[in-house]
Amino acid sequence: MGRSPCCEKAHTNKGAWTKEEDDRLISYIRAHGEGCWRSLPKAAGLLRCGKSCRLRWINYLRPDLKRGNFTEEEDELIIKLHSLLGNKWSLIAGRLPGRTDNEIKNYWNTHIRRKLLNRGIDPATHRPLNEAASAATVATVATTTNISFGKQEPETSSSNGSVVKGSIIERCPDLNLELTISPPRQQQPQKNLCFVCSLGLHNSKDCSCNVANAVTANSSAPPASAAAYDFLGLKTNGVWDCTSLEMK
DNA sequence: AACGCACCCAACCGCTCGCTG
DNA sequence: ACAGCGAGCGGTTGGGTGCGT
Repeated sequence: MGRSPCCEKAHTNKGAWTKEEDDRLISYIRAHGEGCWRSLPKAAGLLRCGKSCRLRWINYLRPDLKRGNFTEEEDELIIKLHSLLGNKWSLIAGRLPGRTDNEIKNYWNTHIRRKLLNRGIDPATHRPLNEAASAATVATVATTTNISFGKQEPETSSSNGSVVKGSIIERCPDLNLELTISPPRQQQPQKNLCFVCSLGLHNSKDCSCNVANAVTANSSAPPASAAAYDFLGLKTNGVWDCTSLEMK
């Protein structure tokens, strides 16, 4: 069938953005907000493809971007998320505030891949490079972080249409990653969780934000705010709801 | 100083998805 | 049900930079 080009390529700039173009894009989005990228370049007086504008804004100009090096915690979280989600960079980025999918993708390809290879782990499969040790699982990754997850009983049947749990559980037997399809959840006020709590380890002695107390104090009837955070920091009622993998 | 190489990362490209008429 | 379109995603590319020789 073929698609019409997203813009008039003959009259668009390509390559690196100039300061002036950045300023135009920033001021336009400040005034009008994001959206309708196709018409934005013309409206903003930019000789750029809408796609290019979107990418520039999302990956470089957004005010909430966290510039600078990745922390060790971010490293490990990326590794862990990648072992579960694969190359779903946007989903991974959704769990790393201030980071973009492109940034994480680049960081993965340049730093983390090598880091895993140095650890003897295949970055693609998260299994030991020496497949003779294939009985060992992705848990290998967890052990490198000195974080242990509470054993949660994975369900063996999928009566509610949950998806792809099996393979993940096989690779991460100590994780409860049941996926369900459900209506969008209501946004809960976000607490400032320490990294340990963001991994769902509220009872850990390493918790520095005292969420653990709030959670355990009312353990007989878990309050909404204590409705368990899975290890990805996703709020959950014991099931992993992929709708909460909020996109950028 | 000059050159070559490796690395990094911003940007591009092509595809898929989801919405709309 | 289908086609067209815009938005978004992931893979790839290429220019810039740093480092070693």
